[in-house]
Amino acid sequence: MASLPEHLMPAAGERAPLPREVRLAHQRRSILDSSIEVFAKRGYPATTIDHIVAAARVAYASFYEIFDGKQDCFLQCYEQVATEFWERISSAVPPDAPWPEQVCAALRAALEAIAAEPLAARVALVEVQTGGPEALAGYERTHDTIVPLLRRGREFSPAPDELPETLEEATIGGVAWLLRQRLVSGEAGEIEALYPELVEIVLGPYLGEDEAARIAAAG
Amino acid sequence: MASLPEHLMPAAGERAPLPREVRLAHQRRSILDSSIEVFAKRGYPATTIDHIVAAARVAYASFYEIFDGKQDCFLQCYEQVATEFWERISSAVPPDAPWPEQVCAALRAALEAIAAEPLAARVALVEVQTGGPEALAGYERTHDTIVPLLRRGREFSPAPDELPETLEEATIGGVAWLLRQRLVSGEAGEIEALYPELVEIVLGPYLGEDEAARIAAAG
Amino acid sequence: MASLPEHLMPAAGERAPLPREVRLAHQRRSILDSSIEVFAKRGYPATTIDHIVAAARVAYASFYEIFDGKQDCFLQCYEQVATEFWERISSAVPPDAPWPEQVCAALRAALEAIAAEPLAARVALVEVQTGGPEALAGYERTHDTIVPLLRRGREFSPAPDELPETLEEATIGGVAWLLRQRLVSGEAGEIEALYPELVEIVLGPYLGEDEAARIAAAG
Amino acid sequence: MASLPEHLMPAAGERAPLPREVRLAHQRRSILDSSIEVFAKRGYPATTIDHIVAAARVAYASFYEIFDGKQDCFLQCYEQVATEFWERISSAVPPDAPWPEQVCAALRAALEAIAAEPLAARVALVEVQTGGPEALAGYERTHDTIVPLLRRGREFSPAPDELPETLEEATIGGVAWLLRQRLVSGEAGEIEALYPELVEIVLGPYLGEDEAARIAAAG
DNA sequence: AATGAATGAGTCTTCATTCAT
DNA sequence: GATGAATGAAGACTCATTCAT
Repeated sequence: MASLPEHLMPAAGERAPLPREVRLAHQRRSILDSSIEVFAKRGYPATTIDHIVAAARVAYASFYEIFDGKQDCFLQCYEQVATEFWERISSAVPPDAPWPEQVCAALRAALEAIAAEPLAARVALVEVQTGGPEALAGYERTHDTIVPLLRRGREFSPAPDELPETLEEATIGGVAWLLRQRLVSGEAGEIEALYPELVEIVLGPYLGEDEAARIAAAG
Repeated sequence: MASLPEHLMPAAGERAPLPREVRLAHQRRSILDSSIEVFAKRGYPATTIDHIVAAARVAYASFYEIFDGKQDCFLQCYEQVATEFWERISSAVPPDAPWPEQVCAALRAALEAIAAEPLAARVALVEVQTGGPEALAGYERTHDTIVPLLRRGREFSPAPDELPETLEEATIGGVAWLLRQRLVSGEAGEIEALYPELVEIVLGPYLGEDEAARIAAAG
Repeated sequence: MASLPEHLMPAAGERAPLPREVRLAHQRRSILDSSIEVFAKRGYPATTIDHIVAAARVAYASFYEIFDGKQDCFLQCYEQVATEFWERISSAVPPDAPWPEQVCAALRAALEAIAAEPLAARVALVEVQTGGPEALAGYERTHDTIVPLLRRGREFSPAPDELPETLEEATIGGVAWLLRQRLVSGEAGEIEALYPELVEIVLGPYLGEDEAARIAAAG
Repeated sequence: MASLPEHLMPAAGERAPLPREVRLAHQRRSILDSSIEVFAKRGYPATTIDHIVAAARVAYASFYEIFDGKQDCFLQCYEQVATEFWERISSAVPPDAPWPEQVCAALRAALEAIAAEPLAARVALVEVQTGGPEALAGYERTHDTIVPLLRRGREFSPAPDELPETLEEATIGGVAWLLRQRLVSGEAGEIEALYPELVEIVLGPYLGEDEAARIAAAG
């Protein structure tokens, strides 16, 4: 058996990670990718382990070696999608830009991500509602992570104290609802058209409707 | 089949309603009332027909005579709760009052209704998410019914055209999310405290945050 | 429909027990009877619920309505067999006869019962060993019940204090082993021939081998 | 296949054993030792091949190269333990001593062996009951091996013909039961205290209770 | 017309065994 | 020769629905 050309061989000390770990991680990703699709297409309740292992082309035992069961698999799907989207959006936000610009960038990136991966988005926004209390808890954690980021907008408000305490929660809930609707009704393709709407909805309470509308139009 | 002796027959004008129809309607209500409680406490997926017929103290056949199955029963539960809440709220809204007052009255009535019947509210706001696509469709229809009522607020806005097209959808989604959270986390008792928040959130975009805050504080 | 002749009708106050209870009790017995046969023929580990419900001609749900699972069913089989044998043997023992005669009667009755129902005996003596720790605990309880009865023989011993403390345990274990052997090797038919042997083995330590042999021969 | 250079070849008479055989024999012992522990701790039914290969740190293929499956492995465990105990006991028995002394020595050695290796003892006395018919057959063969040794005690009986034919079987069954009980209830540590009891139980029928008690007390 | 017992298909999960690397 | 991943058959258990009484 021919060995690799020397410059492609792993450098000494860069020893290969334990193959078992690698395989499991690889397989895990592979099953998650299939599962996301299956969950998105069939819905969480209608999905069976059969569907998952068939789609992932793995044996039952392999599935249960990695996941505790359907629920666990779904939770990991959610975490995977949430993390992926989060990173995608984070890296699109210019860290030193003023807050309104950051919001715009984040919204645009989010819409692009959803349009690019509507199935994953469906898991994160639609099916997560049916994935049981734990999935819902994960979903809430995601909301909670966004609240303080949005709250920074209060600095721009002429009267921050007049803003309702739960404004950010409500805003996130409202935006999520709009996105969900579009995903459920299969209008994922047109979802990017929501961009100016969302900018106005998110910025409006802080900057005033006028300013928000101007920024939305500019974007 | 022998008819009843004449002196036992219902007097004319007092005519017996079609017994079958009456019985079914009566039983339907009874089962719905029990089911709402069961669905609220166990969650839609964990509820079985056994649970329902046991709680309603009816026979399986009676259940299937009235409902097509679990899903159908849940849909009718949702419709029942939605209608009841809707009527309760409608009757609390003074028809000739100015729109902002109507909104306040509606919100107050809604919060009261939720506090009074947290189980029913849970069906309408939480479990409906897990009741399958048809339940969700019903939920969306409810949203769609509220949209035009809210939209009337645009008359009060200094620049109605600057408001985003989907503002009302987002507002309803946001408010619904807030309510859901409180119901899920078992804070149903404190839900009426949300009143000023909700007034601000709903009226803010139309009347401006100042005016909204003033009205909220007044209520 | 003709009613029963009056003298056969249940007296008032002697109201029929709840039919549900009756049905379950009846079904339970029916399933137990089938299960005993299945367990005896296939052995506990090789028996599946399928085998049981097929043999009992009941549905899965009926089985699980009555039993918690295979283990529970087996335990109840054991209890049933043990009780039945116990009653059979008890009723064969003359309560006022001297102890050695009682032992003889009990042994004879036990052998007759085993010969009459070798399958049940197999459950009680053979399969119980493989039915898990709880089954074994039940088996031990049966042993413990017999110990004090046997211990009464010490009154007849010339030197009761010289007898080893665990003599009775050992005797019961030894007799059980002999019976098990015959059952396992399919010599259940010839099992009654063990009678004089067992009498000698049980009575020997208390009455002396001579006397024991004489009584055994007399029986 | 090239042979080794002459100076590396094993000297004549010192011939290298077939390497394959050696490896297999070695591995076999290693797996057996691990398995005995696993079977003892988990019980036969709850033990899986996974447990065995994990404990033995061998590959599945290696396991199946040596054993036909779980049952076969268990049988060989039993044989191994039985042989080991047998040899241990045999070597403790003075070949020229009178029979009662030999019995005492054997009993003492057996109890010591059990106390020293309670896990192995558990396989031989407890788990063997749940290892299927073949395991039980092996267990019976062990009993049958002991019977004639015990039978020699009849020479010491004043009336050998009065002793029941199956006395030895019953005695062995009784002693085995006592030992099993102590092992199952985790009293393996106190098992050596059974010594005088067992001496009396075994010798009593042949030498009379008096003499047996005296010998037991002397030991 | 009401009851609730019976059905049996479908799901999750486990494990002994094989086989590709 | 060794490894351990993949297979897939089989079992326990649940539950929506039907049907006999």
